[in-house]
Amino acid sequence: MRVTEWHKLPVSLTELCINTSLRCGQSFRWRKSTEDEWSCGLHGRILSLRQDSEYLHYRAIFPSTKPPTPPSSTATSAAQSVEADEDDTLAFVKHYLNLGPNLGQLYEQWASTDPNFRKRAPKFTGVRMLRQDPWEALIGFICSSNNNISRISSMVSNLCLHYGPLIGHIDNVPYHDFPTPEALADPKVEAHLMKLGFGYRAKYIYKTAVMVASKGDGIAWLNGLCNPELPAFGERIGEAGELVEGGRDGYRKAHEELLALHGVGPKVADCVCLMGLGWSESVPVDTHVWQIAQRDYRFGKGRNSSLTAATYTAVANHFRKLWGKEAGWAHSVLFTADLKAFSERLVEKKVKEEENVIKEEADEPTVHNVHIKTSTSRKRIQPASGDKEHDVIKVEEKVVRRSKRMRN
DNA sequence: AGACTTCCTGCTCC
DNA sequence: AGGAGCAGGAAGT
Repeated sequence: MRVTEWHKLPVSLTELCINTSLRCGQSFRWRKSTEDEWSCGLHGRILSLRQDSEYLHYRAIFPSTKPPTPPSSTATSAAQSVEADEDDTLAFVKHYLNLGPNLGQLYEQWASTDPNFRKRAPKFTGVRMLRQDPWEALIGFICSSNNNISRISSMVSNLCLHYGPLIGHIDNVPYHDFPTPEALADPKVEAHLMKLGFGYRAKYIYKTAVMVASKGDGIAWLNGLCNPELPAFGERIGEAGELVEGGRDGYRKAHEELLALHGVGPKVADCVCLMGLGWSESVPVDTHVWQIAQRDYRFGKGRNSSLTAATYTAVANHFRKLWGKEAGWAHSVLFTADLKAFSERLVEKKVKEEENVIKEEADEPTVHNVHIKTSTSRKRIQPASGDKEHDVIKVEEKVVRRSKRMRN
C-alpha cells in the first residue's frame, strides 16, 4: 500500500460538517477508522477525512499494485506519477464533497423564506449533499426500502465485501470499492444476496444490475443522466436550464428513466437524482418527510390525506417553490434534524431552553414550541396548530406517469 | 386514482 | 415467550 501525507483544505463547519453529512442517510459506507477519522473505499483508494474548525484534512491510501511503475521509468516520471495521483485525490475530494455551493448563504436564503427552517436548522449546520457515484447511490437506495440506516449500511458493506475489489486495510479492516454493475449481474447473485439477508431486494439488485450492464458501455448511461452542470467525476460541464415547478427537464427525464429499473419507485429515483446525479431540486418524500410535511407544512388534510403518487408530487413541488433550486439540500437539513440518531442535539437544546426559562422567569411567559420525540413511533405526530381547511395545500400537478418497465 | 396486500429481515414492544 | 407491529418502499391487484 502507498499512504499519502495528510493534506488540508480550508473549510468551515458551517460549509461542511462531515460528522453530520457522512451519517445522515445519504451515504452508507463511511466508517470511523479512528476516533476522529472517517474512511471509505472510493475510486480505487481509501479516502480518509478529518475535520477541525478551520480545515478539512484528507488522505488517500492506494493499493501497492495500483500505480504499476514501468521498469523503464526514470526517477522523474515516478515523481510525476505520484504528483498526478495527489492532484487526482484533491479533485476527487472536491467533487465528492460537492464543495462548490455556498452552504451558509443557502441556509440564509432558506431561513429567510421559511420560518420552520429558521427554527430547526441552527443545530444542523453544514449538512451538505455529497456527489456520490450514481451507480452506488442507485444500489444503496434500492436497499433502503422498508429499511433503516444501520441495516442498509451492513447490506452495502456486504455487497462490497463479496463483489467489490479490495483496496487495502486500516487496522486489519478491509476496505473495498463499490462493485461494478457487471459484478452484480451474475446469475448467482440473487440467491447469494438472499442468503446474505437482502430479502426481496436481492432480486431488485440483480435485475437492475443486468439492466444497467446491458445498456452498453458500463455505467455511461447512468452517468449520462447527471445534471450537466455537475457531471460525473471527470466529465465535461454543460448547462441545465431554469427551474420550473416540477424541476428542470433533465431532472424530470432522469427521474422517469430511473423508474424503469426494478426496485426503483419515485422515492428511490429522487434519492439517486439528488445524491448521485446532482439534481439539487429533487425532493425525496419518504415516510419521514411526509411526517414533516404534515406536522410543519399543513399537509395531510382533504385530498392529500395519504401519501399517494399525487400527494408525493404536491409535497415535492411545494418544497421546490418554498426553497428554490436547491430544495433537495434544504429538505436534507430538516430530514437530518428529525433523525433519531441526532435527537440528542434537540434534547440538549431543550435543556438549554429550560435553563433560559428559569433564568428569565420573571421577564415573560415563554411558549414551548420545541417538539421532542420521546418514543420511536412516528405515527401520531400532531398536526400544526391553527390548521384551517382553506390553508390545506392541494394537488396542483399532474402525476408523472410511470414509464413502462423493461422485462427480461 | 386511490386503497390494499405482499415482500425479507431485524428489532421493539407488550 | 413469542407474536404483532414497524422500519427512511416498490410492485402487483
